[in-house]
Amino acid sequence: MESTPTKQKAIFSASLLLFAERGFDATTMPMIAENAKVGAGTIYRYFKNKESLVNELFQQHVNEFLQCIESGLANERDGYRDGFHHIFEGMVTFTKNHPRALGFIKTHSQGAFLTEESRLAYQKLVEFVCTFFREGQKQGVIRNLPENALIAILFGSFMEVYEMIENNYLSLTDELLTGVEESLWAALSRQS
Amino acid sequence: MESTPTKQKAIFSASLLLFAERGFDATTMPMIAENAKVGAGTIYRYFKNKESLVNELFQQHVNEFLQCIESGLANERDGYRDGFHHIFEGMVTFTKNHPRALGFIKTHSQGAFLTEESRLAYQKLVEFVCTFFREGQKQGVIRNLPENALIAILFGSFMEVYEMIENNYLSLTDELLTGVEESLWAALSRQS
Amino acid sequence: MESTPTKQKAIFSASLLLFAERGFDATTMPMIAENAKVGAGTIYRYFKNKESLVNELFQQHVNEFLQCIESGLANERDGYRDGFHHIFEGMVTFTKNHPRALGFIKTHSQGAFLTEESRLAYQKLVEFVCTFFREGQKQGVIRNLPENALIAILFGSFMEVYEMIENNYLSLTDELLTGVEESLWAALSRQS
Amino acid sequence: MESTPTKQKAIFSASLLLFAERGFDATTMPMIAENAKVGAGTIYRYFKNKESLVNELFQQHVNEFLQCIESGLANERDGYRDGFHHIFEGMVTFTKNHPRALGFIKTHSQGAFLTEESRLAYQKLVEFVCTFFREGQKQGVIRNLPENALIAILFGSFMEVYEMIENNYLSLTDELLTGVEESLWAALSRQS
DNA sequence: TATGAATGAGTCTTCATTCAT
DNA sequence: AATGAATGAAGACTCATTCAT
Repeated sequence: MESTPTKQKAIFSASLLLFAERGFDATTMPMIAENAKVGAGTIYRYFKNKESLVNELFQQHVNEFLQCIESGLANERDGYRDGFHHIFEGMVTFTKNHPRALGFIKTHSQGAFLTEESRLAYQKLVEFVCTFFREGQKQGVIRNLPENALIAILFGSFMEVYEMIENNYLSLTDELLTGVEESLWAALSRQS
Repeated sequence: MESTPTKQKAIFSASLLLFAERGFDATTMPMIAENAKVGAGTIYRYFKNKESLVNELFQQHVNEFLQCIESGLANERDGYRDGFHHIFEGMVTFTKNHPRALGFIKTHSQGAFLTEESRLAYQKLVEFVCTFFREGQKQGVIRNLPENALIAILFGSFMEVYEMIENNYLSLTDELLTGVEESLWAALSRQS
Repeated sequence: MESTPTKQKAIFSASLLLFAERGFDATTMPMIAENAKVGAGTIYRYFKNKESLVNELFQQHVNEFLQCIESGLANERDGYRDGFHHIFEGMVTFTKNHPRALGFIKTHSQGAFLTEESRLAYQKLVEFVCTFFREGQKQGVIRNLPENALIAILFGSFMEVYEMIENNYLSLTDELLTGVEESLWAALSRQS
Repeated sequence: MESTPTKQKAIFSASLLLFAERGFDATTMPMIAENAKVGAGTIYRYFKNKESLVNELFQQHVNEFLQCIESGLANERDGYRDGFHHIFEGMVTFTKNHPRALGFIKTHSQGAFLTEESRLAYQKLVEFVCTFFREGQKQGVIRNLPENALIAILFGSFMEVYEMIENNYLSLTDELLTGVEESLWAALSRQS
C-alpha cells in the first residue's frame, strides 16, 4: 500500500543524515547501505548512482522547503510583517519535520555534483523569497539592500542557528524562535 | 632570510583556493601540487599529510581572522556601537586580505578531519565575539538571545554575504558594506 | 506433452543469440531473462547457473553439428569427393537451421568456463572429421598434412566465412557455397 | 635510453598473453598487474583505462601485422605466386615475433570495446589483402570468389592453424608451413 | 511454477603517500 | 631539497545468484 518502497525511504533518510553530517564526498555508499540496513547493491535499484541520489535528495527537500514557505503565505492577506511571520514559521515547520535537511541543503547547495535541475530548484526557492522582499521594498518596509544580500542575511542566519540547534549548541524553544524572528525582522526591515 | 619557504607558501595558497572552491575531499594532492607548481612529493616535505595541511591552513586563517577582529577592538574605548563597527571592519579587512579564506573557513569548520586544536582555534574566535556580546548584553544594548544565537546570526549572515560576493552574485561596494553592517547591528542590538 | 518446456527453449535461444553477439562474459543473466521474456530467477529453475547454461548450449549445438555432418555421410558410399560434399552440405544445413550457432561455437570453444564434457563433445566432432581425413589420406586423395592442420583449415575457413555472412559482409548464395566448397576441397585434396 | 618505459612494456606483454588466453572480459586489471609484476595503479599511469589498453594493444599488433605483410611484398616484382609467398612469409614472421598476438587479434577483432580507430586499422589490413586478391583476379590466377570470402579463407585458416600451434595441438615445422602455404594457395588460386 | 527485489562478492578505478633518483 | 613514478588500499558500481511471495 506504500507508494514509495520502504527500502528507498530508508536509503533516503540514511543519506540525508550522512550527507548532512559528513558531506557528499566523505560519505561512502557502503556507509549509506549500512545505515539504511540495506545491501550496497540495493541502493542502485532505486538510484542510478551516488550523484542521482544526492540530486533527488536535494531537490525533494528544497521543493518541500519552498512548499512550507509558500503555504504559510498563500492563505492570507494581512500586513507584510505577518507575511514575514508566516515565512519564518514555514521555515521552522520544515526544520521540525525534516531534521538535518536544512543543514544538508546549506552545505550542498554549491556542490559541483548538482544537476541543472537541482540548481533551478534552489533558484526557485531563492526567487520566491526575493519576490517577497521586492514587494516589501516597494512598500518601503524592507531595507534598500540588494535582494541577494537580504537572502544571504535571512538564510545565512537561519541555517546557522539551526545548525547550532542540531549540534546541541542551542536548545530549541519558542522563546528562541521568537527572539530570532524578531532579530531577523530587524535585520531586514527598515527601521521606523 | 625568509622564514617561510617560498614553496610552502605556494602550497598554502593553492590549497586555500582549491579547498574553498571544491572542498577538502574533492581536492586531490596532485591538484594542489600542480596549482602550486610543485612536485607531488614536495608537499610532504612541508606537511605531514593532507589532514595536516587543512588543519594548518584552517588554524592559520582562523587565527588571523581573530587577530583582525581583536586588533580593531584593542586600541580604543569608544562606545559599544563603535566597538561593533571595529569588529565588522576587522571582518571586512580579513576578507579583503585573504580572498576565499572566509569561504574556506565556513565550509570546513564542521569537517571531520579537523583536529582538536583546530576546533579550539575556531572556538576561541567564537569565544571572543561571545565575550563582546555578553558585555553588550550587560550594558543593555545587545538583544537577550543566547550568545550562540547571536554568533550564528552575525557569522551566518556575514559568511553568506561574502560567499555571494566571491561568487559574483553580489558586488562589493562600500554602500553594501555599510548597509549590511547596519542590518546586522539592527539584528543584534536591542531596539531603542 | 512437450518434453522441453517452452520457457527453457526461450532461454536457450535468447542465450545463443546474446552469447554469439556479445560473448559469454559480456552477456548478463538479466539480459538473457529480458530477451527470453522470463524472470531472472526462472533461468535458475532450468539451469544450475550461468556456466551450466553455456555448457548445455554448447554441447547441444556441437552435437547437433556433428549429427548434421554424420547424417550426410552415413547413408551413402559413393566416392570420397562426394563424401566431402555431404560433410560440407551438413555444415551448411546446420548453419541454416541454427543461425548464429556456429559463431557461438567458434567464439566459445576455447572458453575457460567449458567443462570437460563440453570439451569432449567438441573433440568428438573434430575426431569425426579427422577420421574422414585419415581415410582420405589412406586413399591418397587428401594432402599429407597433420590432421589438425586439415581441421584448422576446414573449420577456420568455414567459420570465418559464416561469420562474414551473419555480419552481412557476404551474402549467402548457392554460388558462394559452391565456390567455397571447391576452394576448400582444393585446399584439402591432393592436387592431381 | 629506452624510449618506451620498461613497466609499460611489461604491462603490454602481460595483457597480450592474458587477453589472448582468456579474452578481454575475463581478464581483470589485477591479473594484468600481477603478471606484469606491477601495482594495479601503475597500469593507469600508462593507459587511461582497460579499454584504452586493449585498443592500443590491438592497433599496435594489427599495424605490425600489416607491416610484416607489406614489407615482404614491397621490394620485389616477381610473379604473383611469389607475391603470395611473401605475404604468407610475412604472416609467419609476425606470428614468430609476436607469439599469441594473432590469437589476440582474431578473438578481439569483433569486440564491442574497439574504437573506430581500431576498427579502421583492422580494415586497412583487410583492405591490403583485398587489393592483392583483386589484382590476382584481374590476372586470372585467383578464384572468382568475393574478396571477403577469400580473406575469410586465408585468415580463418591461418589463424586457426596458429592457434593450434600455440596450444600445442600442432608443432611448428618448416614442412608444416610449406604444406599449409600450398594448401592455401590451392584454396585461393584458380586451378589450371 | 514463476518472479524480481535484495544481496554482497568482485570489478574497475582513483588518489594519498612513499621512495629511489 | 625536490621530484614524480610506483603503489595498494578503498570507493563506486555491476551482476550472478538467492529466496520470499
